Amino acid sequence: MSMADTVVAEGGGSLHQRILTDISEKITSGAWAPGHRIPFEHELSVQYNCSRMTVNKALSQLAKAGLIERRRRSGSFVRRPQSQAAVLEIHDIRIEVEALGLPYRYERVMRHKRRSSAGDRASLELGLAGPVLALECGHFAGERPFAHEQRLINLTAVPEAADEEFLAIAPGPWLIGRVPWSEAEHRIRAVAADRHIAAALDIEAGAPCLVVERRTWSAEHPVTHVRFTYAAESHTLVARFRPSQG
Amino acid sequence: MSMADTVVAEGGGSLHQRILTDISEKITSGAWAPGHRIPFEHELSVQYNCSRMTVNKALSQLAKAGLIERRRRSGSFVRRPQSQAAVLEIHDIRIEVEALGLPYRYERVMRHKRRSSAGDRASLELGLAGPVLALECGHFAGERPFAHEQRLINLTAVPEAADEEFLAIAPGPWLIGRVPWSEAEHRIRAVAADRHIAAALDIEAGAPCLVVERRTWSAEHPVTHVRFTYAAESHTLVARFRPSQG
DNA sequence: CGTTTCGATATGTATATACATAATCGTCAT
DNA sequence: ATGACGATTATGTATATACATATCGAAACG
Repeated sequence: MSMADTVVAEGGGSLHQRILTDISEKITSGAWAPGHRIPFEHELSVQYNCSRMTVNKALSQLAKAGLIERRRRSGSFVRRPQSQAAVLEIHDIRIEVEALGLPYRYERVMRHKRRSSAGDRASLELGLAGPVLALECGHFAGERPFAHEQRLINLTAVPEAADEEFLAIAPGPWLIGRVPWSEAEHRIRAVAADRHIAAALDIEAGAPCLVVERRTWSAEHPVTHVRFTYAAESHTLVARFRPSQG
Repeated sequence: MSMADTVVAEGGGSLHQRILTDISEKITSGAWAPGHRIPFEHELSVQYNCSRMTVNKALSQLAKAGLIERRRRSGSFVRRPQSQAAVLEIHDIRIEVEALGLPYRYERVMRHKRRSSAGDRASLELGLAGPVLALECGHFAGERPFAHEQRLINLTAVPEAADEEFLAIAPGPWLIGRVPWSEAEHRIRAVAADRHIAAALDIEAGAPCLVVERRTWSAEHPVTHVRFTYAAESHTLVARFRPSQG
């Protein structure tokens, strides 16, 4: 069985998809090392018995995914794995808790509407003064505190939030779907619990905690800033990733 | 000026790119809410004065990026923001340190070649027994310890590592480029420093630390398991992201 | 009234073609 | 040698076309 025969053997999806996964595998398996010149579009179109356009579409996608680099007149080359970018999935806390098989409970601890202080504006990266809603909430797994939430909502961007008490629904799920976000930033770090957090999470002051802060923008306007604090034992963030997907 | 005129007004890149960013913006800005039916390929091809193929290429990409959902006969619809996936960039420690304007220093603390213990096999998710290389290294920013590295390398997957002392080069940079990885997993959590880590990082035992663990596979074979421990003050992980990029 | 069939429609995939653009190579004149 | 220049080549982008496929809706039928 010749090389060409192997390649053109029957496969599941579309041709375009097959070319994509074939080459993707060659690269991630190491068969084609970084720097290796992959066959020209013309050669591949002969190998796969299809038109150059089909090959082009597949290679363009691989280039966009960052697996290969294309140079006019020279050909396409396997890129060396450059920035290690991981896809970090941050789920809804309710779903996290329920995935552990524990009953989830939500509790609003504090709700305060006020004109933004200088600190608020720094948190939200807000230019002008304006009303904000400050919230503090507890998330429980069974009897135990799971996470403590401290949130600021920019009422200029989300005026409807002023009328919501957040007694029955947590601000996270409330905001999702209501406010289209265009950008977000996470900061993840370890801190020692201060007395306030220690009391909320029922741990000792000074105990290590994982803090996840998220700022969200919608079309250039800051929407919300939230800080989740987890007791060290209760939580691990997991990020699984591949250099690219076919 | 008619709608069509506005849309076809001169723009930077290719038409295909313009269609992509136009629609992407409409969605992320909220102008087209989740569930909204975007114009048919045919309508867009008239609006942008181009062929259906060009529109199709753009829409296919948006669908692949997860911004829209396409249904035969019915049209294409804006998807609601589903999983919050953040791109977490994990840089080389040297680069992180130098970005702070501090001199970087690397030090190998321990190097030990051995048959894998049960614990090693658990760390690497290794099925069979085989030789591993255990390393411990310090990364310094100026005079201060910045991160402590504890690493296992699967010598079955990377036999060349057995001959490397890792005195001058850190295992991370050494492995990158030499071993094509196909998959990796990060675990991020907060811990209290034990005495060993406390001594290495020059902090007090029990002080909070950020731990980033990474496991890497290459074509189904475990390659390495590494644990970086940072003193809480010294490090924050940042992940910035958008729902999708044009 | 319910079911089946069939046509219309929108997307999915692939083709041949055309011209633009960038980079490299060889040739020729200096 | 060296530099200018044009030919060649591979990719980049767009077009018109064709047929496949899924699905909605309406008409035909038992």
